[in-house]
Amino acid sequence: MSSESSASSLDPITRLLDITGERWSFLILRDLFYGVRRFDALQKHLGISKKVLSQRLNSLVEAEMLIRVPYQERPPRFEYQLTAKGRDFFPVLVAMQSWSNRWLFSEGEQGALLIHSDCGQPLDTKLICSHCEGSVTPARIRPGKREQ
Amino acid sequence: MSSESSASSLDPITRLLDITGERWSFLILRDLFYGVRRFDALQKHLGISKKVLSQRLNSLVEAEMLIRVPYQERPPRFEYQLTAKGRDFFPVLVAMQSWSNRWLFSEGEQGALLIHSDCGQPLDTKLICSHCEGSVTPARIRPGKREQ
DNA sequence: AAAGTAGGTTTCTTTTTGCAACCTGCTATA
DNA sequence: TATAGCAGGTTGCAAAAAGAAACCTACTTT
Repeated sequence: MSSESSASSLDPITRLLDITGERWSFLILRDLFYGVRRFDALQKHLGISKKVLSQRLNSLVEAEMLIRVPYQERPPRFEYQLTAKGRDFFPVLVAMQSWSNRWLFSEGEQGALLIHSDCGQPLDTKLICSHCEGSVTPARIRPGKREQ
Repeated sequence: MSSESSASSLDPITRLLDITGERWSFLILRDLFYGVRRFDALQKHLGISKKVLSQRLNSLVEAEMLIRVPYQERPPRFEYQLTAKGRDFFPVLVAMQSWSNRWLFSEGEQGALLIHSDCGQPLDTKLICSHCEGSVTPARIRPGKREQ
């Protein structure tokens, strides 16, 4: 149904949202990072309807974020694994989680679920330029217009 | 309408998506970072219906991501500005854009709209731990369970 | 033979969208 | 003074998407 994933828009964020733009897609990807890989487990953990879960998984597979892999043959059973493309989505989810922990939780409540193993601290992140390692803030960014 | 924004879920990403989980919210925030601030301009630039734009702006204002500020008095006209909370959302959008540029555009097509002023390169980012500055990848993260 | 399990699909009802038309307060024009 | 125009919305209605629940399939266990 959802029409061939239009490579139409030239805006990167629009194009991303064509793939993961539905709320559930983010949560499915998050669960996969947490290690939840099976249909049944995802459905129970997320509280999503089977229909929508099925649709989202299929579209994520179509988008090559996930692959459907058999984990046993008799009876045939499958799990969903992240592809390289899917794994590289991790920073987006982490950036979301960092922002959320900073702004949406009161002290004493912190929903910090992740620990950075290198330093043992609850995960809080910042973004740096992969070319110069400098910090990336709105003020240090300018549009790189095409022609219009 | 949309029921009091439940501070219900303990999961940070769920909580974030309660605020910005609708596709349009991301695009509105992106446009605000690009400097598009007025109802009319947003509506035309995004191609969104006025009703939905109005709903999304109101909920973003309610969530304190935006404030509605008069820019002239006669006739009364308003624009939407990012709050500190809203501006801090920037890394999420940038992480999205970086991922999209890496995976969703072919060579020769690159939709890179942003330049990092410090080094003059098209924006590509990576995430580091704000405590130890080490890189953050799924393998270096472990769950920091609460009790359950 | 009956029940259970994983992984879905189908059907139906309720919510959300998106489009178009309308409203308001004010300004500029004829 | 009337008329049109513009920014910033709201209202009403039809179409699309989501959610709940029942059903299906292929095996396994009791």
